[in-house]
Amino acid sequence: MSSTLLDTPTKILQAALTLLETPQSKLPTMSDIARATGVSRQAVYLHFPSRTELLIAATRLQDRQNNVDAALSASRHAATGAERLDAFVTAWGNYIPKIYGVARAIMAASATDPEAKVAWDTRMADMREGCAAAIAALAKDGTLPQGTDTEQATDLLWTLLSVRNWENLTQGCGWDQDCYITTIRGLARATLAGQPEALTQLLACTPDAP
Amino acid sequence: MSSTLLDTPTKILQAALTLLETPQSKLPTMSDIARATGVSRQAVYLHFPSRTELLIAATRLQDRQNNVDAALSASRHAATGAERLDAFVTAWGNYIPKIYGVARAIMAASATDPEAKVAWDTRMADMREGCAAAIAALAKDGTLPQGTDTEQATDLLWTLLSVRNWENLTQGCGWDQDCYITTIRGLARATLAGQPEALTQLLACTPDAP
DNA sequence: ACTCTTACTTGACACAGTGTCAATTGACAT
DNA sequence: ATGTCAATTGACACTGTGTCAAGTAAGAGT
Repeated sequence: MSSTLLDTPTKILQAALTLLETPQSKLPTMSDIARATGVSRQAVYLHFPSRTELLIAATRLQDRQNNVDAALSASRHAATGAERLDAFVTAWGNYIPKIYGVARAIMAASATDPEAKVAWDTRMADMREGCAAAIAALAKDGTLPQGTDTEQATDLLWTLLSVRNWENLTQGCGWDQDCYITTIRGLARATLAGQPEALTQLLACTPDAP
Repeated sequence: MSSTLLDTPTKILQAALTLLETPQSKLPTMSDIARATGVSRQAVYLHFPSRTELLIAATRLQDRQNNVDAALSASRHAATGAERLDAFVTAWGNYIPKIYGVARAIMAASATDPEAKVAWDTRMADMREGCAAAIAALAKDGTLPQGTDTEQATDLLWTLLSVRNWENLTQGCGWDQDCYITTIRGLARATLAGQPEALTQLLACTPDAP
């Protein structure tokens, strides 16, 4: 849609997002992004001091476009802890595919660039707050299993919901997105919301059903 | 120990392993490895065609030194499926910290180097066989939850036991190794071996206890 | 002693990718 | 007409990988 209406920084970010979201592709270089935007490589540096800062700006734009906060805050209005857990797992689990392209690039950059690592860790720390809130709600209801430490429960939920686990199951094992959601939600319910009955039929997805 | 007894390739791999196992360190370059070995950079290329091949050779040496097969095959002699699951989770979970340094480097290389990705995927596929065997034993005992698909159960166990989850919990959240083992084992037992009672006290580690 | 081989060294180079710098162009505003 | 701002071009430094060629040093075989 009429790209002339956008200022150059936004055009650059938009082009970067498009490249990043292309599946299976190599991670784009600054030259790639410049070419895709239709500007010179130096023009990119004119607006973003480094590749990492560009990636970070891209995630911010993406979050704005996807209205993350709205999606994730829906879980805040749940009546019970269990419902809140369900809502949070569903919301976040369905948000991952939207950010995966950029997440992949930032995770890769994190291995060598400390600045990227900080950005990614911060993002994940934000997500962890949602986990902590869900666990707190469960604790208030008294539905956490006997003797559960809320910090550890938060760590576990947070780990369960990691982008790498989503990647492993959907990209690596070929799981259907719905199957992923159902399974992780059931797993969380069973282990953290004291609903062991959630285990039945937990691993019986039939993604190719008509 | 008298490094003159070792041939150069082994000295190089040994030096690489030492660098890789140094915590928190930057990923070593070919120059770093050469310097640590006490040879020229070109000497390294004389024995290993690429950084990735060197890393792969390093894992092979490490596996030999740690006697992986012996450690992991212990679970084969378990009487019940549940015991086998327990043994496998424990063995693999305790093996991860030993390989983490090298794993970290190979995972990082996988992001850009297809050859490294193949090597890592193969390694993980090997581990998956252990998961599949444990799940098969549970299926034979009939202790898997109702309607569980064994493929999916294997995927889940495999994901649960991923190096990234270990990294997240022990390196990211600061979990004690024993706490990690206990928790993941309990989680696996509860969700895959039909032992929901394993959830009680699951998240109640006290790593700093006297 | 002589040469042959092998392992290793030195130093140069190509290549990709990031990030910087300087000089120039073009458009638009005043 | 001038100044300003965005963007362009082209050069360069730096890091890291991987290649190439010529030289050296030591041990083995005859």
